[in-house]
Amino acid sequence: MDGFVEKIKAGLLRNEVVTIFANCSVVYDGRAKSFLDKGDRIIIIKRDGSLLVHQPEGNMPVNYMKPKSSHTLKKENSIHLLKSSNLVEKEFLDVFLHEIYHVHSQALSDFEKLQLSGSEKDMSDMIYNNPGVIEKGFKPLSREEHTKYGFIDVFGYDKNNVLTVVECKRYSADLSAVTQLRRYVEKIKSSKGLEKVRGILAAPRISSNALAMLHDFGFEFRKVNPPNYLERFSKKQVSLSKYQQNHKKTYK
Amino acid sequence: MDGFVEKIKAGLLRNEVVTIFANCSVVYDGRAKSFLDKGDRIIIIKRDGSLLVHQPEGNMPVNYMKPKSSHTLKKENSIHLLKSSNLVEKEFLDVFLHEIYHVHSQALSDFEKLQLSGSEKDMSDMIYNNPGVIEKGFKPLSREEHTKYGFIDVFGYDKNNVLTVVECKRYSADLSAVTQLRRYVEKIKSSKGLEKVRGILAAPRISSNALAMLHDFGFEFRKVNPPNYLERFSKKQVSLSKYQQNHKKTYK
DNA sequence: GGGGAGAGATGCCGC
DNA sequence: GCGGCATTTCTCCCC
Repeated sequence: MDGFVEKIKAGLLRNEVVTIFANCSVVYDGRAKSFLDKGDRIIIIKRDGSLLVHQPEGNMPVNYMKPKSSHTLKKENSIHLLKSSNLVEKEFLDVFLHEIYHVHSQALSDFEKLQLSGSEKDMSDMIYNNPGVIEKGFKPLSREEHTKYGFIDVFGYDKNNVLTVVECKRYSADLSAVTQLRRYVEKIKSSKGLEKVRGILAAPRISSNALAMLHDFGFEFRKVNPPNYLERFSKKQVSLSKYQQNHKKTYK
Repeated sequence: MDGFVEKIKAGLLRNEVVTIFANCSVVYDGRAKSFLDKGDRIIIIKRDGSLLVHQPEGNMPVNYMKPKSSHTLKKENSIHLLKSSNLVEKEFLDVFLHEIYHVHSQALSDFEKLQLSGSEKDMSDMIYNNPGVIEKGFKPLSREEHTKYGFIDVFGYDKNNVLTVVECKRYSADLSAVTQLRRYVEKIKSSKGLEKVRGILAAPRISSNALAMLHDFGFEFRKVNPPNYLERFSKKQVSLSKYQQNHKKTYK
């Protein structure tokens, strides 16, 4: 037990990444408060000060501290206590280490960033390049003008030169997507003093309630899929090197 | 290397929690696509099938697979490849293990659930019990009636018997909180055929734009803090056992 | 640092 | 399963 504790202390001192398998209980106090009773968990402390407590099941950490937290180990009433605090964020976490099963600490070297495709941004880019997916004769305005009016995904003129706001959702559009579109349309109407501005919601699908509300406001829905969505199912899987090649071409 | 691979395989077979320190690259294909070039990372595979890839810095996993994924190890072109797939979600992740530094696998036992206080639910509960924080003479309706009209946090009658909708936010209220409140007020108005329904946004603070829009719609803001918020700063820190006692009283 | 909006959001609860 | 919504949301970008 004490050997493990020394190993953790040494890892923290050397600013390595530390993983701990332990039976512990956890108290958190910050934006909210929480308590987690005794159980076996994995604790990860990263070199930027972030800390994660993971239960043996579940995607998300059960408790965590943000980067730039500091961590100290002390013994309190014969219990080893890992105290974590972030004074800037006013957040505190105490891990009571009732039993330590395993500790590994190591310096890790990683300079890579994730390259991702298929986001909503890619979707609005696709619409700019293929305005026909919205409707025939739709002419998007340039990106520079677009930014003047705020965070609107795509906007432009329809074939009758009516100003049109397009809001994209990469997944199913919901009520809040409709009210978001409504906000943009009202903003454009008042800022440009226009009577008629069209609102279009572009998404692969829309909930029935959202569709009803959309129609109430006189807006329209366009079924549009985000680009590269589940491409694996539409063509043969590429090898790693090919994937890298393709990807770097896309993300130069 | 091969010894580590056998250790991973054995851990997966025994349905333990497996942690791997390795130099790897990662390809993801599912709702979106991603690629992460070579670097040192920690990989965690949990017994429910969830998988996390953590870089040495940052709060969030750089790649992940949801619970109920399955994982296999194979050798492809002399590279050890951890293949992870979730056929139901149509998601796929490949981890190319270029070098393995450390593997630990262990059965973990944890039956506890996080007990949390200070959520928005606690905030609306607090308002139900202390309606005076909204205003003098505010009378919340019973929880049963409330559910009939959907997901409204709190609603009731003001001292003049005008129906009032209260939307709570545990942190700073933004534009979408205002449009959410607007949606509820309009819903109640039309479903009950009422001319006047009041809308109140209760939060510790509100952004300036949100406040402007709130006033445009004739709604009001009430500064309300979520209960127990940063209680550590208002009273002496309690011991672990005391914390448990207090907490179990609250969350029996 | 605040504000606004997306996220491979996730997770919870309801129907 | 979908729908609606909170989250110790987190993260990014822009002002």
